[in-house]
Amino acid sequence: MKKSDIIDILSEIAVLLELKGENPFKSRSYSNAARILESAPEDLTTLIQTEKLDTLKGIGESISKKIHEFAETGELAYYNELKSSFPQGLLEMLRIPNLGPKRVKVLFEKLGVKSIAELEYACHENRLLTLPGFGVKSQDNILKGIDFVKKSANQFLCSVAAEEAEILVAALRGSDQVRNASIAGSLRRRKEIVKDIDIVASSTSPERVMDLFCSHESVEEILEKGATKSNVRLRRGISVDLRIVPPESYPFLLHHLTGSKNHNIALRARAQKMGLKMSEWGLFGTDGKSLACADENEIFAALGLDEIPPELREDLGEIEAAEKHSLPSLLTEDQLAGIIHVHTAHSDGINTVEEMVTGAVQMGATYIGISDHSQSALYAGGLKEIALEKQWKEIDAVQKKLPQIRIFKGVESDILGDGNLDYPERILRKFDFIVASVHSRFNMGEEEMTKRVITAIENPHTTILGHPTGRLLLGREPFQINLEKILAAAARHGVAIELNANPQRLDLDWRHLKHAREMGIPISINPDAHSLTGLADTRYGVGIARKGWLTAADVLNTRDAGAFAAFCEKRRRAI
DNA sequence: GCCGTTTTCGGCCCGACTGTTTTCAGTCG
Repeated sequence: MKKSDIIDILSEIAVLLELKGENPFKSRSYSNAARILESAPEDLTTLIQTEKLDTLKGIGESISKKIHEFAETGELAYYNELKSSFPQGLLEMLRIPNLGPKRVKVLFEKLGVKSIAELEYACHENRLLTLPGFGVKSQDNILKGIDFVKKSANQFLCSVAAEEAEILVAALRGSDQVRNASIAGSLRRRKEIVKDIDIVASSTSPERVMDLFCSHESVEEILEKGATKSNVRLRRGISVDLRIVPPESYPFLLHHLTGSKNHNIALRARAQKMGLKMSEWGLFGTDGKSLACADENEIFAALGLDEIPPELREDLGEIEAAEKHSLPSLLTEDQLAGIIHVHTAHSDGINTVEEMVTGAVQMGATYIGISDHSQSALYAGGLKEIALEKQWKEIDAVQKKLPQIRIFKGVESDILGDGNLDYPERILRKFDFIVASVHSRFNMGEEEMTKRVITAIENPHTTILGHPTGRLLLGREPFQINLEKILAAAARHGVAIELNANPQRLDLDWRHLKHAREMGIPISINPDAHSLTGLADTRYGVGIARKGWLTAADVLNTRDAGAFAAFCEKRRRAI
């Protein structure tokens, strides 16, 4: 049984309970349990066999029992029963903005509306107007919302959102009415996928700033506009919230809107126990006066905590660590020394070796690892032996011309169906390093795929396992693989695991990084660049690495060129 | 449904905005 299946079921139960009108805290328990399970590194079988499941905070007797039932039978009676009491379409209807469980319930019970299509029809017949709490505007907004759901999946890559958000923040900072402005929300927490953009600002004349913001050229539609909060939709379809408070409240607002929701809940509960009340306006004592805090650091200090970096604020152990002064010193972009996994025009890249190496020099790298595709990768112009020799000659010439950077000759070798690498032994030994990746036969079963990749890890020529799950965010599901076994094999054989920094991949997922780190597996943050601009994707990889609690010491390419070479050599001595 | 250095029962974060309302419910983050 797959852990992701029970995670989906628990999340869905949470929604169904809301629809049913159950105690909201009960619903929260289920979504919490799903989130906690998602962040646990072990697979379902291990969690149950080692009895670790019952030690997880937030999973109690009742939910634990349900997980056991699902693991043993592949079914969950409670879920089946709950699910069958509502038409499937109701869950879809919840994707419409500003339409929540309460109103969906009314629509279902009073009008018999069971799906988005039926809802649209009911709107056109003005049937919503007869319902209590609904009026002309609600009906219009629901129609607009349906249109929005139809047009977009309502999810965006962090790179797309970051691009838009940075433009807006720069515009705000450029105004003399604005004291502070920053990205907040899940984008600041460096989530790989975001639903919207949150921006916070401080000003003494918020109305003027709101006008400036709402009239920005990237704004397509104003959905909400108040004195301290506005919500707009951009031309690219992303929704943006802007909140503005006076300067003295700014750090509280920034913290509040950075979230996550669960982090805020936990922190406010902590404040409450200390006799304080926390909101976006301040941290208030019993006398109703706010404690002055100049920045987020002072807010955490007031709560007896070390400063928690935004990336860690998921209520996944960061508050406990901050209390015990054991937060990691997170990796920063300037700590990366080398850029590994770079494609050139020899295979499917668009820039020459020299152009890519020059780009790496300009980014301040002290070494670069060129790795074009291997011979079986026909779709990507993979290199046969003759083409390799041509490429090596060219690399030698570029190396002479640019002595300030060390160039490693590598390859991104396909992992063949049987787990072998894509060249004979005599060629494999000529590479400085090898990134081994799965690029074909994605639909293997979990057992076969796991075996295939472990075979590749066992190969002493493999330096780094590339994009370990093959997922494409918002595009393609990861292939079936037992990551726990893969990580164990990597740890056993001293193979590094890639954190592919391409914003469509960000693979290995951050939820597994903390575990990999604990197992002592070096993580290599690689741009997988196919063009000069792709080199800069490392920034997204660093964001995810930080989210996964990684420090410089956990990352392979923070080491200098000599240490990187030694790592590759040590691996090969296993032959 | 979960949890406990106030508690094994009774709590569970807090506020903005909208649309429908004459004071508030629903939704969102």
